[in-house]
Amino acid sequence: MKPTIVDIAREAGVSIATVSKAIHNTGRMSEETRKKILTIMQDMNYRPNMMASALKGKSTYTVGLLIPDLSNPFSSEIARSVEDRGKELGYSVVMCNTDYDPEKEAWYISVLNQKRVDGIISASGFQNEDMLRDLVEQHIPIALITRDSKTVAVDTVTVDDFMGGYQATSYLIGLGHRRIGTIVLDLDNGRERLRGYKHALEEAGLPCDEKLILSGFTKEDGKEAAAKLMEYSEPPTAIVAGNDLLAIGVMLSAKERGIIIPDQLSVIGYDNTILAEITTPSLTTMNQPVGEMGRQVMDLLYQEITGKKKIKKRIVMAPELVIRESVKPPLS
Amino acid sequence: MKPTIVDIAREAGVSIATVSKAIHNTGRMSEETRKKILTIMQDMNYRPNMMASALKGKSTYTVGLLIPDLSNPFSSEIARSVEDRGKELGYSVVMCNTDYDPEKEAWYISVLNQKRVDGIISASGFQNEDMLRDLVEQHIPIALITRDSKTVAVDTVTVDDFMGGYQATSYLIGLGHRRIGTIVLDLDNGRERLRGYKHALEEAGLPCDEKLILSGFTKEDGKEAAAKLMEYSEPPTAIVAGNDLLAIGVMLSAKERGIIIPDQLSVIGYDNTILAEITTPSLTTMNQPVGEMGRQVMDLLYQEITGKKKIKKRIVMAPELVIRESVKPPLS
DNA sequence: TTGAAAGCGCTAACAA
DNA sequence: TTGTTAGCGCTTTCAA
Repeated sequence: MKPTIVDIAREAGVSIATVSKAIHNTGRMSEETRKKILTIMQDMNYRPNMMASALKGKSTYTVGLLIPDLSNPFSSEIARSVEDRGKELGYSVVMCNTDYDPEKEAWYISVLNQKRVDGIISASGFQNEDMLRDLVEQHIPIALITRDSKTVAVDTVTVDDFMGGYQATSYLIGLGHRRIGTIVLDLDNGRERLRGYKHALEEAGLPCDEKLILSGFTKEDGKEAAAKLMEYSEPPTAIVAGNDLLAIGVMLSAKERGIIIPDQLSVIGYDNTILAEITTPSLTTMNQPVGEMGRQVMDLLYQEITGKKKIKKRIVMAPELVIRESVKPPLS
Repeated sequence: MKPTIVDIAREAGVSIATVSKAIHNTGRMSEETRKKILTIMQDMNYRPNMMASALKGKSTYTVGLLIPDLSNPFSSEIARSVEDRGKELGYSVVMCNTDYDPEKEAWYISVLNQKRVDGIISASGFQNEDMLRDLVEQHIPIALITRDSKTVAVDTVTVDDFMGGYQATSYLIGLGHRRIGTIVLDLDNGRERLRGYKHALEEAGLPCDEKLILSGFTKEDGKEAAAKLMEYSEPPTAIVAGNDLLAIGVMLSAKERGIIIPDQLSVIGYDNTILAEITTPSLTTMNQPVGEMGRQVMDLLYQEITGKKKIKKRIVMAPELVIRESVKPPLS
């Protein structure tokens, strides 16, 4: 059996209270006693049982991370950065793939609750805002990344999606594109980016053709959408995709039709995942500073957990256009 | 404060023992009492504190997953599949990015230990086999995926790396390639695949030129290695890479030199990650059945945890060649 | 400087 | 059918 504090105390010939103090380096005791206890702990390979200390009101030093789908590169980069910062702060992170399914969300929340995690980070938002509200009302520390809530005050780290959509679109406009299609994500983020897209068109005095606005999520969606767009009598000369996978779908579809990217069609992705650098041509895309975001969201949660901060904070980061090879001015 | 079992008991006018029985649906009591208790639990939004029950010797229903780097697509697919099966069996999974760093490994093991997880799955092996041995000796349920141990008996789920290296290489030989380079992973897996590679050459009566054997891990490594290989007076006509990222590095390097893949150079990757389908040309690669492997390893661990199985098991799966566009017969 | 003891929320053996 | 009670391993207050 694993040694307990009692075993250590017995072995050291002291009381468990003294051992506890030695573990946490608190209280005062003779150097001698402390050393002796520490040595014995070492020898017996003693690890304090966190369950027990958590029971006494201490933290569990564990947080939950709700994420749409870990096998998606953007998600997994977020997970990685959150975990990295968590580790630095001494927290373990439990991963939870929600697939945007409200039932899974509810299940995970309930489990995390039973495990008395110190806090929760969600990268998948809450399909059901009531759940978020409950959590906040129960004073469970929570922070969102890449997502926001319209109705609940909560810590968030997001990227300015409006600006992202705007920048991507006006970059194309600046290059001379006049007919620009877009494939939007069916999420709040997507809607904001769409607003940015529309704003850029408007600002340039360009009409907004609703037929050029499609939606989707996966590579296949991208293929389908591109196919549709390219069959129009007046096809777009450029497409702004809601994520890199969609953009790749567009590229694949173009290839099938013998349309050359970027000469005959320009494409911009979103997220700057690892995928963007390995396509041919490589993908111009909007970067979200994932590493920094993960770090920040964990920090926010940490402050919330340790009670260092009472006011909810929203951190908004700027997206950044990463220029590669998939965009060119249109054929005049 | 969160309600405890005492609150429920008081509210229901029964003892905590009765509540406990109601929670676990054990023992016998009148339907009436049970219903009443359940309703009250519902109303007060009561969630049993897992810390407390774990302290009483119950499981924590949590396992740790040691993984090299979650931002690597192959890793994250493993993580996803393990988590999926874990969820089905009622387990949460704590993620731990080791980066193959023995210190991180040790740190995570210690933390997981303190948190009294029910078991550990490692996809990153153990740089330090002693640590594995300790774990096994302490009867901590553990299972490895994609890794194996020469000296410790432990549950494992692996893919036959020898066969993978052999298949990839003999596929190329069958197509007429005579000079085949390889970039091996600097891991046990890599060494096994290298053996397979050599065996295929030998079987075909081809010489094995040590100069054609390089090693690496990242896209950049792949680029460098390819550059080196292609500068030989007698460059290889095909390259077997240790993973998809290396293969992509090779493709990039070839592109820079104006070498056309697959016409002038064939490339085979390994892992069949999402990357393989989006390169141009798409990548022929060895598939590892990640989804099935994750499921199996979680099942093995589960059996170990629940004591349903005493004997250690190794499950070896067959890799599978996925033919895409990056391979062609050599120019005569 | 050290220790005794209460109690965190729960389970399970035993008693009523 | 229901309740009493002794811990699980630990922290912390108070006393010695």
